[in-house]
Amino acid sequence: MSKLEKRDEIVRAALELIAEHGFHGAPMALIAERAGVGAGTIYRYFENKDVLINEMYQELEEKIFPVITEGYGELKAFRERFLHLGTALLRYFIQNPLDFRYLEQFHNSPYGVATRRERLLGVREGCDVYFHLFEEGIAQQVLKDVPLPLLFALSFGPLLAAARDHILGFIELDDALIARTIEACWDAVKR
Amino acid sequence: MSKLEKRDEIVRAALELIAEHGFHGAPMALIAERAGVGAGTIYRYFENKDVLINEMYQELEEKIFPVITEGYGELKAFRERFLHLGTALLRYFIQNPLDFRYLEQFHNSPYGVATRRERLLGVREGCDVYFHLFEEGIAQQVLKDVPLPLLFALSFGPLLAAARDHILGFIELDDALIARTIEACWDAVKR
Amino acid sequence: MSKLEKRDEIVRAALELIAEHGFHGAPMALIAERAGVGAGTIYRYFENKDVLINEMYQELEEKIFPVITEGYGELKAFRERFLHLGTALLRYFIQNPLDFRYLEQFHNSPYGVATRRERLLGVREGCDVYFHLFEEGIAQQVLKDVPLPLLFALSFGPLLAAARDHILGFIELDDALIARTIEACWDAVKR
Amino acid sequence: MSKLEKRDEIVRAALELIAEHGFHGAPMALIAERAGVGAGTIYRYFENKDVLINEMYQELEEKIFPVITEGYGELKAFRERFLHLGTALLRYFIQNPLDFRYLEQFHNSPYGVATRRERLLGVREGCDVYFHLFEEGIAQQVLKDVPLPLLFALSFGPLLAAARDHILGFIELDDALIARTIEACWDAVKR
DNA sequence: AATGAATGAGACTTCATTCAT
DNA sequence: GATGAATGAAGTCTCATTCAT
Repeated sequence: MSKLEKRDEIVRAALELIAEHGFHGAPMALIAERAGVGAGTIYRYFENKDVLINEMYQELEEKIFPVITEGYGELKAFRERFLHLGTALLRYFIQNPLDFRYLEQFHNSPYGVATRRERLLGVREGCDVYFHLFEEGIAQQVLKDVPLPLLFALSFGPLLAAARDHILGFIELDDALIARTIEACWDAVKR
Repeated sequence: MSKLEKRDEIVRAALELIAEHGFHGAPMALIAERAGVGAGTIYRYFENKDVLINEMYQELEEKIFPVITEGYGELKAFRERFLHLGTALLRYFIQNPLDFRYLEQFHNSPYGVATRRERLLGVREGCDVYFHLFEEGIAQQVLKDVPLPLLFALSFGPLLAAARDHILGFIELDDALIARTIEACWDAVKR
Repeated sequence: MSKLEKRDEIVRAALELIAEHGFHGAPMALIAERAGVGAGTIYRYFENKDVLINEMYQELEEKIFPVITEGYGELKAFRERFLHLGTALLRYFIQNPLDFRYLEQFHNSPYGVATRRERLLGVREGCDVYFHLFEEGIAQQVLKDVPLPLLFALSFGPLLAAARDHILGFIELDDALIARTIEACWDAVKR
Repeated sequence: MSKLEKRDEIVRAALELIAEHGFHGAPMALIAERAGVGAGTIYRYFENKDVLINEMYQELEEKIFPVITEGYGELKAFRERFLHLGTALLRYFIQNPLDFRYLEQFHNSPYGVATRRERLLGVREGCDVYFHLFEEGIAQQVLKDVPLPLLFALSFGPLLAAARDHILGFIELDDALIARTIEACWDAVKR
């Protein structure tokens, strides 16, 4: 196993365990075992558990951003752009349930609190895109005239709830339902 | 302190600690201290920590239900009933931030997983009310024709996200904004 | 075992292990085992290992002071008082070799550094007695006119070295030799 | 870097770290880093950490001996010879505080115990010189008639204590004070 | 010969739970 | 019934040492 592969294995094992059992259910020894490395090895790649958890979060953000913004720049109409981002994000979560569960664990934990104070929604770069989009929407009087954070809540709230329900098996979101979900989000924020 | 008071003190102390610091930051010894009882005493009222946590959840549900359904029965129009429930729930969370934080901690933890499998949204009896309301809405073709769980996601998702942002201090939800928030939820689910 | 006895057993076990094998050779688990208590029990009496080590030091100081100052107040002549303190201290170390070894371990470790900055010699209250004695000696021109700390070095240096050699078995300090040792210390500091 | 230089760098790095932070604060990885070699490389020069520590001690002894005996052979008078050795040794410690700190760390640790059993004072070859000097002194009835080890304690005890206090900054030993210190040592041992 | 990544034993500490008082 | 001191399993992290490159 190469150095890079080892790091990846650690992150993969940690992602799995944390996504499935929470931070509590992911002791370093178990992460090491699942990654196929010694317990001490993790500390060659991450200073401590907190750093591991936070770096994993950063990496997820950086991984998600390009995926949801692919093809975004070419779109003109406001509504289309909104739908594009929402659809891409929901699709990403559905296709990467572990990533989604991890993000939820992170947000709902002391780890995520500091991060959350700075960034409203947890997908930072994507957040910036949304930020600009929403400001434009308010200016153009396309979106409801409410505080920006509320717009975030109105669009991400249902999206994340839907993703969660799909991943937990309560609903089966196919392409059609994904589209309808995002349209509902649009209904919630549009003027 | 009577037996009942003692139990209440334990629950109150646990709620405070868990809401503010998560399950991690609420060791039994600290709960006992804050409740003004001995550590062993907790185990006379709750078999173990898991039971305490789950019973607290049950109690919260039972506490919330009558609050949000007060005056509900007299309403006729579908939209009004939807708005009533949403407004009451959001108001409750804003006025009882500890309860809200606790529910969030619970949902986002292994404790909440099992519970969640059975009940879709975390407010069980309220859930039943919503359940009937939504089924009626679908039948009357007032609501979007999507799976029931998705309707839940579309209405509770934004509501909970808004409550969270208010409690964390990102927005200040006054009566006007509360109304607009719930109306946005309505926009999301209405046909 | 009563609460006080338990604390004493912990201190006794720690003293033994640290005196014989240094801080390194005294893991908390071993201290607990030798004290006949559970590993976690130590933490009910001492916040952590550092606190244990420092409190033990404090206690030793407080234990030694009354012993070496017993009968001290009645003495008049300067030389007699010096000899009294020195003899009593050396006797104490010889009779309590574990205490002596512990003090040496403590002084020669990061633990002792901070303490040492404040107090020159490690026997604080005894130190005060010595402090006054030495200042008087300088004022009366009985002692060599050198900086106070050097006087301490000249009297405690040989005393501690002799105690160490006795405890390690290199010499056998009987009453006669103890007397001659302390007289030699006197020769070193007297004008 | 040649083989010899590499070894020297390792010893130098270890000396620095151990003198300043004790054996605790000198992990092999850090020694290697400061020496500019790989961690594994140390083990090509020293079987393990214990061996490194003990060999360093040997080397220090061998380094100190010629320094303190320089010009010693030409002296005739007993007192002069005693003062010469003491002054040279104290000077050496003051000019090489790392060496001094290392020796103290070594003596006050399990590492030093075994060594100490064999040699009385820690400066082996110098020890021999002292050994002969002291035996001569006893025979000539110039020194106090006490066991040899006690003579060592009486002369090295204050010397080392003074050196320590100087290095820790409690006193400032200039040439005059060095002379007076050694004379005080002489007072302690002379008949 | 040199490296330094990997290892895992072992250190300190926390905390849910028990049980003698 | 209530207590809270005691417990020890389990968690995080360090570091001397090895070994494939």
